[in-house]
Amino acid sequence: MSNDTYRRASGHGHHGDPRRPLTLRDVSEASGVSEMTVSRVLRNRGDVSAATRERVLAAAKRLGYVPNKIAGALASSRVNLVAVIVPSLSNMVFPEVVNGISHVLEETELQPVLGVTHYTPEQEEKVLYEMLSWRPSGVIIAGLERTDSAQAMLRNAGIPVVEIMDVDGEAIDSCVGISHRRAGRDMAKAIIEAGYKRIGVLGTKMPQDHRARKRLAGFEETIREVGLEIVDQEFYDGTSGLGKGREMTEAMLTRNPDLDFLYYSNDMIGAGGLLYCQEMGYDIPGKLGLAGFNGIEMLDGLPRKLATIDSCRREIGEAAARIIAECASGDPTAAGQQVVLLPKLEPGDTLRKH
Amino acid sequence: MSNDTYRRASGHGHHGDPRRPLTLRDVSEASGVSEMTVSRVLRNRGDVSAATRERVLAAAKRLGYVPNKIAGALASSRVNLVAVIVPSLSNMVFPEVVNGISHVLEETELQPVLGVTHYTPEQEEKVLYEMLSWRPSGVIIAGLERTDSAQAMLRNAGIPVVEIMDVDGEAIDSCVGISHRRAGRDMAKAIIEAGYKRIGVLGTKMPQDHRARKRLAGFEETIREVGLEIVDQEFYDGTSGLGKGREMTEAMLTRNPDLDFLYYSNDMIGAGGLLYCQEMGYDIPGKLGLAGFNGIEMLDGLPRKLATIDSCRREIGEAAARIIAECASGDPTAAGQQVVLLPKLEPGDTLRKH
DNA sequence: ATGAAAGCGCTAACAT
DNA sequence: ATGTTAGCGCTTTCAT
Repeated sequence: MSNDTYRRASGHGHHGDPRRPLTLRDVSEASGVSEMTVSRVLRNRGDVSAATRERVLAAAKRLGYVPNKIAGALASSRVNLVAVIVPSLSNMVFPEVVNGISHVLEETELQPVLGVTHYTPEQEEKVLYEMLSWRPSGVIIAGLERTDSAQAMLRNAGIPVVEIMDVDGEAIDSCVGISHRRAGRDMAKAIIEAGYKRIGVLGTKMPQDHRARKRLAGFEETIREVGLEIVDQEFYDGTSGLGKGREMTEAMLTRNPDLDFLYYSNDMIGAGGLLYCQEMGYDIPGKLGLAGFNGIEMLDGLPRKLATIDSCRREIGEAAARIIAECASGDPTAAGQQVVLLPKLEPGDTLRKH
Repeated sequence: MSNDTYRRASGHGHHGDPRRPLTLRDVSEASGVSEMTVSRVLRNRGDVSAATRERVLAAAKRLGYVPNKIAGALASSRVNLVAVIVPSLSNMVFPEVVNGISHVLEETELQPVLGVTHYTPEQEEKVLYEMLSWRPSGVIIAGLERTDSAQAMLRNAGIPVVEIMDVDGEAIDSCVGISHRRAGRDMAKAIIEAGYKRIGVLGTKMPQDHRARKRLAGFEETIREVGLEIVDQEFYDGTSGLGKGREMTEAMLTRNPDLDFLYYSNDMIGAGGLLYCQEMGYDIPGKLGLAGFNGIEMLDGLPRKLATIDSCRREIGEAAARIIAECASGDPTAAGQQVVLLPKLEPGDTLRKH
């Protein structure tokens, strides 16, 4: 802890008396009704007379009773939790997915529980194990690539699994996402059609970011088909920020002053590159084109709108949550869906019309 | 769902055979050892011979056994979950707090569980109730303002509670954060010292964003002390983005062309404003100064560095998690701490030196 | 070093 | 409409 810190003396030293948490029995005694009836009232199950219901609710409220879901879940073997496993919260993409999920699940009894893997298979395996041990009603997990062990856990869990973001590969159960390979191809096509020829690529170094890798593969494949190739590449570690985009762009344009297009692996570094190029007086999109990926709404408002492809983050979250919710509500046709979203390319102002 | 979508036929229709999940008993039978011993092996508790341990581990692995924490938690009344309750994931601030928390808890047995309140007291109450019903080992919750009922729940939960982000008010138990009132005052002082006189304020409309409100209160109070006042204000709904910052800035500068300082409630809209002002050819920071709040690292790389105050998000998360971890490890002195972080003002390039 | 028995707090299933 | 009984799958405690 920095020395820019001080601690006030402890206020009163205790937090809540060390008395045991209240149980159904306490409410039962306080209301003069059997535990079973109390349980029914609290869950709105079965027939309970209005009078009893009132008494029970009053007692529960007065005591400040909070049910113990652990006991409830064990007894009923029903857990209203949905495990949501994502690689990171540090960029804009996964929070939006999570928002989509929350939004849909809020209409149901289900509750999302978040796990973060930091893009490492080991951490993913650990988080998955941890979450499955709480016997959730479903799993929503980013990506299709994982360790055999993680794969086995998901298969054996006996619950609906939705793999999200990516559809280029084999899903265990359900799958919702876009084809990143195709996103790469689409952007390449647009760039080629616009007549750009000397293309540089700027992206993440993370070997575990399979979606970025697939986009790049699709991109490269497509420009090769027309006899072009990637003139230069630049990769980075760490979090994407405007500064990173600037630095990388400067480095690349210094090495290769004759590039006429820069393809970024995400909008954030693309935005940094755009700001840099504008300051340096590049003619955009005339002499130099730029494109990113994701369609980050927050960045609408740059001097020029960056060409990008929307990654449909919120929709993916919503569709995935809907599948889990359908499965949980007993719909047998809900499992095993493969939902492929087709994202739109947004040319913005950094990709010239041909 | 949009029609930009298609569904592939279901792959195989089932997800994991409908066989019941494995129990300790299964491992016990498979390894020829009592359930009790299996339990001991799996938890590394008590003395077990190396030979038995091997056999048990082998059997557990072969079967793909995943322990049932629900049963375990009920039996032991120990739950390794920490409830983390934040208003939103849509801006950059809370994800960073969550990262700080995760980072610290990863060194322990504890696991964060996230709840989102969308800045509404009702949702906060609901999420809190839901999470407390899982009997977590602690609660980390943003802000100091909440309904009486939520307050009561926290007091009665009998677990450590850390209220984060804000220290201007009474904490229930522990508290980690910065004084937003003071952040407002500090920025006001800097602006005054730099000689700016005609100040406009741009911020969020959310009445539930108590921290923004407190910053503004501190700010206004301070400029009044020197006989100045806020010349104009502009508020917005919805998510902060560059575009919002631009629009608001344009509106305000059109209404009040003679403003010489714009104080934004966060860096994102501040960045949008900065981009707008630069395009319009304002002399920054000479004739017009700008400042935001948060110290969002991702935005380093703007044409000019925006003046801001770091909100110590990651540090807050880390300190809060440390308190919970200490309490959980039985340290009786850990509870009731009040940790006040003192954030630094970063003048950047949008606040002139006097 | 290993096992047997008794519950954790609730709910399903069956009374009444 | 309400009560009774028997577990849910583990861990605690006490034997051996």
